[in-house]
Amino acid sequence: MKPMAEPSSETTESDIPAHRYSAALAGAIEAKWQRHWADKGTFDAPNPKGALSQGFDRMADRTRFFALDMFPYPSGSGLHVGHPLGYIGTDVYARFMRMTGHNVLHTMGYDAFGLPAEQYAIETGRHPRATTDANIANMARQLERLGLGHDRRRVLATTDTGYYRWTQWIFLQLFDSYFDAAVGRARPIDVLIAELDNGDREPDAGTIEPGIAWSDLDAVARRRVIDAHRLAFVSEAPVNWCAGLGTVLANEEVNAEGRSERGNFPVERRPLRQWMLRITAYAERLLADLDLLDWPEPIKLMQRNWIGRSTGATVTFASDSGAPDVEVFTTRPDTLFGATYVVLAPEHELVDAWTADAWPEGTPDEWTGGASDPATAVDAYRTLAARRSDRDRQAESDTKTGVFTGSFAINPVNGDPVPVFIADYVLTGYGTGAIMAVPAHDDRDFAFAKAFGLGITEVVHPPASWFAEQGLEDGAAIQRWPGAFTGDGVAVASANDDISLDGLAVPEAKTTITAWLGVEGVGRATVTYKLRDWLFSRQRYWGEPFPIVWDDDDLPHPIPADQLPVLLPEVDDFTPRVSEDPDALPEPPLARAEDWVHVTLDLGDGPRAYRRETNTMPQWAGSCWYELRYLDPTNETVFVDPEIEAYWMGPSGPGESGGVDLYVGGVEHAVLHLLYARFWHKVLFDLGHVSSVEPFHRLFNQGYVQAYAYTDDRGFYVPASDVVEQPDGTYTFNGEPVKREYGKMGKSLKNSVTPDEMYEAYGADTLRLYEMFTGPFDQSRPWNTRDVIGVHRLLQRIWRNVIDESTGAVTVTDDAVDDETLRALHRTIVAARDGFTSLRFNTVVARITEYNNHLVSAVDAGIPRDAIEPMVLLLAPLAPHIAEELWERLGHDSSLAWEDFPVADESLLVAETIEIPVQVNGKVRGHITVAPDTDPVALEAAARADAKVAALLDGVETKRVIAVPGRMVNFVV
RNA sequence: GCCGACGUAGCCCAAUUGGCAGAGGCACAUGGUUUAGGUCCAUGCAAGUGAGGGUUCGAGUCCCUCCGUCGGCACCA
Repeated sequence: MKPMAEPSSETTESDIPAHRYSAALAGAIEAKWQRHWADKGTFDAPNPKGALSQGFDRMADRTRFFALDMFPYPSGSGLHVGHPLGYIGTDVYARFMRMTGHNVLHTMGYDAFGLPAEQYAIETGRHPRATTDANIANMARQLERLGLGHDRRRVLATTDTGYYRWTQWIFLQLFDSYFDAAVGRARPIDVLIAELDNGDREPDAGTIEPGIAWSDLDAVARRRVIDAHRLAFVSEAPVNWCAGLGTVLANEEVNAEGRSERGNFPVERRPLRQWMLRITAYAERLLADLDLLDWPEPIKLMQRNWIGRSTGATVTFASDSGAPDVEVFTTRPDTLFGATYVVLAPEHELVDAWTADAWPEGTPDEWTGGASDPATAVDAYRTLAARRSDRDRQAESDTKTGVFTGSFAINPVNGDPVPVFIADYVLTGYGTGAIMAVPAHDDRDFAFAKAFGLGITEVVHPPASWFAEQGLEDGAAIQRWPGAFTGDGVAVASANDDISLDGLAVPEAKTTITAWLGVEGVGRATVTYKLRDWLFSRQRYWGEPFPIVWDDDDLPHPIPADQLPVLLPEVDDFTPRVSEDPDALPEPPLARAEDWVHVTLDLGDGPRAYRRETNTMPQWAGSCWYELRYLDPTNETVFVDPEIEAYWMGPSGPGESGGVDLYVGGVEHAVLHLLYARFWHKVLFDLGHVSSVEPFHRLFNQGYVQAYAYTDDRGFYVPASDVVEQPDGTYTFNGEPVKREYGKMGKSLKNSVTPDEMYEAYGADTLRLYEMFTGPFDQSRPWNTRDVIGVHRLLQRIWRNVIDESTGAVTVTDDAVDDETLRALHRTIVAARDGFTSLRFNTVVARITEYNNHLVSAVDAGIPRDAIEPMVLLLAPLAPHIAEELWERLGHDSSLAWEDFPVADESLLVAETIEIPVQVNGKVRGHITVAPDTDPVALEAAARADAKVAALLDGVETKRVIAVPGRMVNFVV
């Protein structure tokens, strides 16, 4: 390839040297090399086999490296300069890894299903696919202009039929398997059926009516039992139903006021039949395997909190009037003697059974909700609770509400009858949906007991310090406690004829009472999780259709794998059905595609009529496995060839998780995406489809680019680019003072800066370098357009060290490199390797700048080739276009992307002499110049020989001398 | 309320992981180049590390308390 044509210098700016590294020149260089990389497939990563395997034999001595970015949603507004920060960092690292002997896989995709495209379609009538494809094209253009070293053969979008075919296939894997608790992993559903038929096992509790045997069931009933075991199953679940939008919303689409983010319509809780994925079965493994991962601790902590494992006991409370036993979950079984009432969630299945016919004698008025009988009170309360969203409940969490059922339960440790309430501070989805209330030792129970005048019994005695903090004298009576005591103390008043906890500390009391409950058959140790099953249905158009049809018995059937994908049908109207009837069920847009919904299929027992499932999958589905498809994107037979998966993601050794070598993205996906993807991956692992236990071995959270925004005196945002800073530190817009705030970059804040503006003004290499330079990769930093010029100047100076600005001639010499420069170079190589390896790219830029400044000041005419070529290689991962151009002009005929990264010569890193400080009592009092390896004895002698130090030490006793070779000497006097 | 991260020149950030607080950039100042301008060149300028206490010969770094900024969770029994 020849050097590119130089830009014309016949402009009015005739005095600017024709070959200066300007935005125009940068743009021409960048276009040239982007074309070169694309034409040559420079960043194609060879697979060990299959369609993308050409060139793999040359990778024999290389280690695989899989770098992954959290792929973007292709939004209509395009990118601002904050978006690519992570992509640039990953690219820099990937390029560095390629230059250090790795076979690097790095590509990009688009998470392209989702609500915005659908909403836009509703507003404009344009098909979501049209807008999505246009948005992807625009975003691809913006990203390509950055010079990211992606393997373009692997680029995909979740909306590609060739992709969502496999998303549907994975759903069917979930549908066709169950979690075998005995072995702790998923197995094919056929195994379960065989075991049930053979009588080798019983159906799981809750999947079959108590007292009914498998062998008693007919075929349809058996199918229902089987279906209840599947990892993908249908369940009646309360959802955020938004009548105004005609759809169910995800929690994050509901604002704090319980209204929809889009449209501001009211949202209410409503039970709906929904597809669920049994992620809760994996709670323990999702928790335990975090230990295998190289992830930031805060992210692991957030996942642990989200999974929310807690240990405690299930305790059985019998009724005093014949209602079925109710089980409660508690983490404090040690306080059982202090349980003075029981609360069921309003949705608890036993509420009706526990609701008495009439109020018992002496029921306080405030327990009845003003109703004449318990059934009326309970019904009214349940209706009220059902309408309240979770957010409503939380917002009023300090005011406890509830009603008495009219029934009493028997406390199993002391036989006391305790009143049974329903209250929405008890949640149906956690534990057993029922609690024993110990107001003395639980804040929520305390508040409820105070509101309803219930008994409060002290069973853990607080330490004196607690009483002091409450402003009470030691041992004050419980009636005067301002709140519950939830800390560690000694059990009191906790004995019956059989067992006594009195005098035991909390942990011992827990184990003692739990053991006793087990012996008595009224309780057992239990582990519960906050994690809920994953609600997987959306009443939307722009998502993956479920590969499921329903038969006349209302049983779901999978579409055979060879008939996938189930394509989205064309519909005329994406508008949700808005119903006046508050109890109307939602109608998904797909339900209106009548021809599509009603099909005749042969699923193995001859052609039959079926109805298609009309919900679609949530946006999370496509991002649960895209890293796997990158590996083998063209495979039509399997979602990823096992050998290819093992090559790129397989564990590196025993006890290793395997998975992506570096996954870069924002903390906002700390929980949901990362948890869902881990779950899918583990299912695929259990079923033998992948060799890695975890999808993402190393996770790195890049910081955000933030920006200042300014508001005028009316509170309106003004364009940030036109705000002027005044000498006194205040800011003005059109001469009027404005207020500065700091936060995200975005259109509505009028502080967006686009990559396109930066390409225009400086070029892509400058933008890349600036984003990498402004701070450590994992730290957020403000955008300051004003500062960009600094790194642009750096590139200009580097350019000028190789190229004559006026003639364009290469000016390097073949002279030997002087010793000082050589040492500086090798120190820079060490620093660059270290900075790249640790993802502290800002320090690499600083050290390259330092070295280049040295070259500028140390050399008058022509810099030795051997001083400049290694620096071009150091720069290459950060600013690849200018580096390639300089590399070529320096006489190399192939891309430096595959060159070896420079290695420092150790012998040049050791200085002949160093200057170290001499301290007296920790204060620097002088300096001595010594050889780096001078031993402590010689160091002390040299220090004492220093005139200033000697003067300070004269006549005083030195108590101690600390001499650290290569560091410092300290005299303690 | 609970959990977590972060506070170093006017601004963005370094600091061999407990060893001389300053590498790099912006801004600023002076000079040069230029008819002029600055996306040009050169030289120069700056804080004692949010506050207080502790450990240590020695603390930006480790520990405690407080303050501030940002993020996550929030009736999970």
